[in-house]
Amino acid sequence: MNAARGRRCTLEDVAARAGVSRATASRVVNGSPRVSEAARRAVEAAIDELGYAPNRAARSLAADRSESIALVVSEPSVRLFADPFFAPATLGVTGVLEPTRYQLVLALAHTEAGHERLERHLVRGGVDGVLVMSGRAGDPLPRRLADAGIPTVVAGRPPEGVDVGYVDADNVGGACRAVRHLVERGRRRIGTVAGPPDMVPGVDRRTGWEKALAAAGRTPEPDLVAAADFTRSGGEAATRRLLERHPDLDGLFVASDLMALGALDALRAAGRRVPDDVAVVGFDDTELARSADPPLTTVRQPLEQLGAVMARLLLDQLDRDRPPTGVVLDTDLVVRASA
Amino acid sequence: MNAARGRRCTLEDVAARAGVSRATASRVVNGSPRVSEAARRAVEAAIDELGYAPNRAARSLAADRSESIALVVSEPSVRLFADPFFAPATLGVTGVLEPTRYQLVLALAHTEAGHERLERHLVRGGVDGVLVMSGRAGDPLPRRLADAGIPTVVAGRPPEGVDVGYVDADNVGGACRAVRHLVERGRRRIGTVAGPPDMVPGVDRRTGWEKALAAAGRTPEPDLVAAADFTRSGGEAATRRLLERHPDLDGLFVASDLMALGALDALRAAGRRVPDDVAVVGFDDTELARSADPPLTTVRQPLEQLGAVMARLLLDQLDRDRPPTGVVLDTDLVVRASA
DNA sequence: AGCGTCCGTGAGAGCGCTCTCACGCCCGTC
DNA sequence: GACGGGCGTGAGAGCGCTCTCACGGACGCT
Repeated sequence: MNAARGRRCTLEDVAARAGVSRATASRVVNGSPRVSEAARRAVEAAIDELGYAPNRAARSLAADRSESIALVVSEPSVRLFADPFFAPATLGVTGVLEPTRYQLVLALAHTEAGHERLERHLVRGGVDGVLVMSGRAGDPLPRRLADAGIPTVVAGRPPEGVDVGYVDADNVGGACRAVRHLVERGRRRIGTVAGPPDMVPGVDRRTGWEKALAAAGRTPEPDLVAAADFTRSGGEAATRRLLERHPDLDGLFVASDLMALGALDALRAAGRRVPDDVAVVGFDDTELARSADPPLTTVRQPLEQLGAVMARLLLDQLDRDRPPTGVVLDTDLVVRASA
Repeated sequence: MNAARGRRCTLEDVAARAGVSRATASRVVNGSPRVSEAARRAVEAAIDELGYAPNRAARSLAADRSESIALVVSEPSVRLFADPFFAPATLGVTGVLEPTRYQLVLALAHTEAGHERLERHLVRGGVDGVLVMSGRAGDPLPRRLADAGIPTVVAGRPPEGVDVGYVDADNVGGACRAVRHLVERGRRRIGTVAGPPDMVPGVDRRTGWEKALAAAGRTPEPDLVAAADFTRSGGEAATRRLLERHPDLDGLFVASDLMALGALDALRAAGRRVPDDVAVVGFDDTELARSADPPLTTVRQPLEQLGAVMARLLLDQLDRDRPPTGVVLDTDLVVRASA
């Protein structure tokens, strides 16, 4: 197989052609400052002529670093990978990583066994750094990575007391803004379709709902909350429950666009007009929101930027050994017809 | 950094503990049949006790293979990565790869420079195999990879005469089926919003439209075709043009759901009812189709399966050195309200 | 009994690179 | 003019693994 690709040229070849030692050639390749101008030029010329590119494996082995970064999507989020969340965030990540020497290894753990193997691989130094996308609140991975001393950045808030970098969208603030919008629109009875209680963004958005109501001098009654699982049918069922408990519901904050679509289904089925009878605000601002009927007022989170910032924070840890830090990104309210 | 992670145990350690040589330990790890039962058991026990996992870099270097597979999304599709196409397909790929020793390296080329660097890396043997997702008809990458002898599987049809594996959805058949549906619904004047002429799926879907019309004894007139760029606004504009040219249009096949959404916009703006005045069929069956108004009749392609089959075909080349082959997956017509 | 064969095993040579050391060389300094 | 101190350089020792090769013992054959 190797023969078919022709003999690959090595640092040794480059060095020979440039008339220097392998060590010097290596220095040039790695941008060391302790090389004379002449040597540098000679080596660079040789590299060009030979079409040299370093052998990743050899480099990793010698330097004890893999030059790769894992993008981990842990269970049970894998099924949600098709979620409009991941693609833009991944785009942000790859955009930042492209000009660096790091390659991105996609690690979606589909099975329990796979998850274990993955964790072992990560902790044993299979990668230089890890980006974790996982909505699960109790995910032990960030802590394990932190304990193993592996630079890590998570999307969302990390578990309390775990020293990893993180980038979060301002879920609380965004939800708060959404609910304030409903209040300002004169809505009196504002419920929320929340996410599962074990997923951080879901919890945060619910918290935002509570804060906004409290700020408006109202009581966020627990039975104005119906939890669902971030699916469309889940959103529909939750909305139905809410409607039963509170026939006078006139405002609804739904923790995701997809669930909001379900809410619209339920509302339509119940004969309520949107936004006249019930005003609805979603979260995410996916393409779905624009095409919904009526088009959904929703909270936009800057997903691509989120991915990009994650990558940048990780690079800070990796290449400049900065300590892990956290960043919270602003969200925007996008007002359309539903509220 | 390494110290913080503790000393990693090596094959040597395992061998010592098991009381065998490194060579034998290696044989066990790699499942060679030429090992005695006793030795195998001893080594396996040692591996467990020590928590050994092989060092990827060392293995790659020694064996001259990287144990990694690249998932390449080449320009100009990167922007479309957020497209509902990629996530499910990627899921299919990772699902198949998870239990293997291969890791998936995500290579999205954002820039021209990045694209070049990537190609160099791939061709120089940075990966064992490549999965190419690129709708671009003229993409030179598959041919270059084939020439370099690197096992490759592309999504969609490869360029003529390039010997790589491929997995395609039956775009022609699906489109044909969609248009036949319109014919069966009694539509007389059936136009199509096609994709860009340089993207294979777009071309194939147009071909399907032509075939279906021809089969129904009609002439697929070129001015019943309006090309767009797979965006919503593009679909809207194309539909508007079609409507101008053919006010009597009563059937419309749109080459993607997202464009179909734009078509619905244009139709609504022109005061046409769907499906009464104009029946519309989309392609892809994304979540968008379900939530459209009216819900879109559309052609479903098995995206996750597509990814899975791609991965499987590549593994066939890699591990069983089978020659590259192609597979075409069936598509389904999903009938909803729009046609 | 003698021979060949096979099979499990170990020794050891790399794979291509990084990085530590030590060695000259050319300064500046006293 | 002798000396210390950079600074650019090269030699060489690994990094952890795979894989070839050669070896000894167990067996089957004549």
